[in-house]
Amino acid sequence: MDTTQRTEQQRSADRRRRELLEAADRVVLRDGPQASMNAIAAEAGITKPILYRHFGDKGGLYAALAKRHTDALLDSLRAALDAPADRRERVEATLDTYLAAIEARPQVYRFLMHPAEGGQPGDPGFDVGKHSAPLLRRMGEELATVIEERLDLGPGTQQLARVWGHGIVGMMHAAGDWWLGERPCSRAELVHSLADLLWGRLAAAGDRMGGPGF
Amino acid sequence: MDTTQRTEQQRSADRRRRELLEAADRVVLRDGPQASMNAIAAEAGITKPILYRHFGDKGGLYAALAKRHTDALLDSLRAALDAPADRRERVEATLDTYLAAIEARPQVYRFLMHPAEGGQPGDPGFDVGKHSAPLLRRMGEELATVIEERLDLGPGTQQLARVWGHGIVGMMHAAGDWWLGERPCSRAELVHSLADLLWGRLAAAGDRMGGPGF
DNA sequence: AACTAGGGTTACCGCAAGTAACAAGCATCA
DNA sequence: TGATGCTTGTTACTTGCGGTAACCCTAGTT
Repeated sequence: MDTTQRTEQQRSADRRRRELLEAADRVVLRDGPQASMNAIAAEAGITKPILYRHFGDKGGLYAALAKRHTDALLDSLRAALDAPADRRERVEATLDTYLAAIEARPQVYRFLMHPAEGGQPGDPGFDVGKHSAPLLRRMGEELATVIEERLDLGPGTQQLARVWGHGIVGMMHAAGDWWLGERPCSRAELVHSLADLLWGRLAAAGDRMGGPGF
Repeated sequence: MDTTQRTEQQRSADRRRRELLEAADRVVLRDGPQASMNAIAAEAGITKPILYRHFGDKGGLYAALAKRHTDALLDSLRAALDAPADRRERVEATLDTYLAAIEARPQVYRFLMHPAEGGQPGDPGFDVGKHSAPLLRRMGEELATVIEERLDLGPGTQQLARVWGHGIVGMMHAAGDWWLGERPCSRAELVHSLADLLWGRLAAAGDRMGGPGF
């Protein structure tokens, strides 16, 4: 049981794991989230049990796959969030980064957002919360910490920052999802409209004639 | 082929359909979205093929089920949106109505939001967009029309209203989902925080010391 | 040569979706 | 009266996927 040897094996396993993930990636990109384990195994040039040895179950594989993409996306979002510019410009850059990402690889996006269930047929109880897309949660928390770090919101900053983090991410996500489906306007227009919303233009807008305003 | 007779049969079929939906509802409420067709049929006191005769496939049943709840929720949201009060109060009432609904029946909420896929293994192509939760889309469109009707946003109102509709709904949804999982604060606090966000407090907030503001 | 470790495969189980094919109850029509 | 059809229901099957058990084979160690 030599240490270097053990490390060597570890490395080999890790490399294999990465290869498998890349194969899985190709299949998911082609077939969507409902890609079967058989298909993924075939793409990787092997058979099912190996996948199960590496990832435990389908959820494990999908989680690993999701983590890769999520990490990548979060990195680029962080970059946009940290750019040297004023607040509005940064917000717009962040929105644009996100939208560009989902625009570039819709299949990946769909896979990340709709991992399709997470409860076993055997498990009777299942708790609401863990689900939804983990990506959304992570982005929300990430944004929350950024807001909390950089904004002065008086007492209750922490709570407020978290609510806003998740809220803004949700806004971005839903608008992006809709936009991706209908393409009613350019990306830049969408970004601008959303930033306007965050900048309070909703509250500032005037009523239309007839009846009390919204 | 008498008309009245045909109507009679139609009515009978509709009643049966409603009964089946109610049974399905109970099962989904108990077992979550991964409830099996067998279980639903058993709950209704019948067997699978009848369900398939009425709803085509599982997707059909789920769509019918989702429509019921979605309609109900949309009705209460419309009521909140139409209440006689000023804009901020209405927004808060609407947020609160939504949150109260998901708080009261988390299982239903989860079912509506994560219908679990929509693509057949046979269909090779599948387009991003149709998916996501139809509920989100419907709420977004609904809110968009309300905004467009009541707010004067100058040229481009229509586009802006739709973006905002979907964006606000997404904000509400993501924040609600997170809140439901962690319960970090009271419903009222959440509502207030979200309304503050929409009222531009993000843009108005001061920077914290050190580095440029968010 | 004998033994063990990993990477690999075949062949299977269980279970859920979906589909014939068949069996009443009950009206209508010759 | 009986034959005809339509709706309602059933049993029994097929297919396909997630997941697993049992076995195989090659390489390196002693």
